[in-house]
Amino acid sequence: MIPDRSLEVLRAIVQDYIASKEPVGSKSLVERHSFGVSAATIRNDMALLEEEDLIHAPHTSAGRVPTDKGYRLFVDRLSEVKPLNASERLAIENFMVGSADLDETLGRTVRLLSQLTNQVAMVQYPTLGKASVRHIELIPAADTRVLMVLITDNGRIQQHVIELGTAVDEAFISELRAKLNAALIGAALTDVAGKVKGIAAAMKPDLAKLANLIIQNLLDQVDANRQEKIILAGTSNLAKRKEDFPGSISPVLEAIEEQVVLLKLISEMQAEQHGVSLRIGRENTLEGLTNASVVVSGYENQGSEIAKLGVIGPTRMDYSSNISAVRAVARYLTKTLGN
Amino acid sequence: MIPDRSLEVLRAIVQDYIASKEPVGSKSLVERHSFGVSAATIRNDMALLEEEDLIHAPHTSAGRVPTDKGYRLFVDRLSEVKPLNASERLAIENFMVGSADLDETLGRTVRLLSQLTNQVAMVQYPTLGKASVRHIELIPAADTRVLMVLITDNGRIQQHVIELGTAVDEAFISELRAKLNAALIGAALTDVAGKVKGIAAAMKPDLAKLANLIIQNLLDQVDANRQEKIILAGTSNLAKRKEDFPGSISPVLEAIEEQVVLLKLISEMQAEQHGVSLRIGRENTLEGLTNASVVVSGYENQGSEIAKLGVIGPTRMDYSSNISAVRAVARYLTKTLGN
DNA sequence: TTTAGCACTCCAACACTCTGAGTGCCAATA
DNA sequence: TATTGGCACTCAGAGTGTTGGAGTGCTAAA
Repeated sequence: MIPDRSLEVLRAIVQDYIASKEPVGSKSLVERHSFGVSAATIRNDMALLEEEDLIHAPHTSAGRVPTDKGYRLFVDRLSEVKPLNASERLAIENFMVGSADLDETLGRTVRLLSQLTNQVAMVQYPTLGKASVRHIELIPAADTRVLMVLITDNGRIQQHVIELGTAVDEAFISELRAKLNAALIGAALTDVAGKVKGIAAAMKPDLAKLANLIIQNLLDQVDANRQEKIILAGTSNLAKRKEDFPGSISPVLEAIEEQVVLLKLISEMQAEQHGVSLRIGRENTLEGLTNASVVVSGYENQGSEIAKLGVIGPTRMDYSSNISAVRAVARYLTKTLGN
Repeated sequence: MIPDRSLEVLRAIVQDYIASKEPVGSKSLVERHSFGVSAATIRNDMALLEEEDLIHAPHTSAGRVPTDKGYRLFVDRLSEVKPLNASERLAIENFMVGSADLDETLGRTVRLLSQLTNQVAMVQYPTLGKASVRHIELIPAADTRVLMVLITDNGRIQQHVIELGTAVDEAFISELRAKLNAALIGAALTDVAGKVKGIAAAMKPDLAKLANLIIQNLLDQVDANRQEKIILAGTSNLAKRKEDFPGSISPVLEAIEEQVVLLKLISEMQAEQHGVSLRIGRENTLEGLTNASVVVSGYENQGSEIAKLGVIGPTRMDYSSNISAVRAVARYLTKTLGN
């Protein structure tokens, strides 16, 4: 395998490159780190690292730059997670106080994360996955419309307007609301479909039709846990780091504008070590993100993961800091949701 | 005043500059347009325009570029609104079909607008301004929480979770709901504060306290018509046009990320001719947008303007096309909301 | 008022050189 | 065998000249 000192050299290269944004050469390396060997020896190590495709020289007489593979080895084996400093902790504590509802909490979270990391931050709204029904409300809205509100025990509220096509009968709506709630409160979302089957059948034909319409809508709503939502913040950080993105930042901007694409990406990412999942450069199958890295962590409610959050930045990012920031914010959000 | 031919020259300069992105000189001007005079004459006209601060030479021996003032004169007096072509009309028609609720309609609208113009598009959610209450719903959500839903007759639905700090009494909630609805349905939002005054006072002291809490929340909700919402699309178009923004695009990205700032900006913009309002370059008091232009139009429901939509792009944009696109989309949205 | 002509300006592109940081290789060394 | 100093070599980038062309302002004549 690769000898220890060579790995140390890789670590030094990654750290120096992240700090200086310049390809790093053997001489400056021995100056800044105390390896106890000469530049020539370092050069031998670098030749080895290059053979392993862990570093790469932009041109013949230039210093070296880590490859995606090099970054990967770095985060997997060489980097320690940097603990947050006091001011960062304080920022987290302060940012969260006094946010009442889910929208606001997540809104604050995403801004916090982007401030902490100086990257693009994203927070996914809780999925309905393992949640259960807390309450269903039907509200006559206009002459022929009903507003349905679905509240789940993870705090998510979904609403949808249903067009009935006929005048709303308030008594009927009340009855249906009562029946739905009786059947569904406490039921897992995955069980909703089974539990509503009988409801419409037990009604008079003309009402059954309406009831079916509404129930179908409810099922759509439940089923729409795929059609999830992500909020972003700090997009302007991309432009500030545009020299870190070879080519242009617009493919990145395009990619993150497509919610569907983003959701697919983070749903594929499963927590690795430290509870954090990483995609580095070309590990992203996504076209636009081949020069970007994604750091993601799940956050929980009632003991199970309900959604994810993370940051997106250039492959040349400070992985240690970003990983710890993402992890800390995820934990903090979990804690906040617990109340 | 400025003679007619000079104005024609200005128009030609603006058009050529938008098309070519190069400073335009006297010679190429006479080649591409049939002024019937020589380049030397055009040069005299250009000298005049420069004196009036309508055009400007980046350096001594370069062509001319319109100033903000030049663009302003162009849009105010020289440009005709370009009618949409067939495919653009079709795009509008197709894009809108089958969108049921407000969220989806506005979501589609903003994407449509950004596609049509290749700029950053924005759509403001309807303000509560002239709207009136259609329905108020109170739903016990968790042990100590109540979800309040406020539905207004312009289709907007606002929801908020209220933490009561004590166990929810369902009967009390029902009573309060009934009272609120009795007092408020049909009332203009501006009158809500006045109409709820007596409600809490007529209750038993311990309940009055809770009622007050909820009512205060309702008032916040109503009052929060300042705390409005804007959705954006096509941010990546900025990066594609980054050479049009001297310096960097990040101040622009920052500016549009700040909802509050954007809302303030568009609320200041009052419709001028064609029902469209423009801010060109430094006319934007906003720091980050001095190299950008903003095109905004209001859209209506039930005969009165309820919110605005528009695009943001470089000062060197195709004003004719963008103005007509913004106008057309605003009209179409007005029409859609009418149903 | 318009025009042709002319001298002038200046950017952009290109070619060229130079320098310094960095490399690979090799023979000597511990 | 691993390490080292030395050396020749490479190359991007910064700096310098040179040139061409597009564009200008001015002037005198039509």
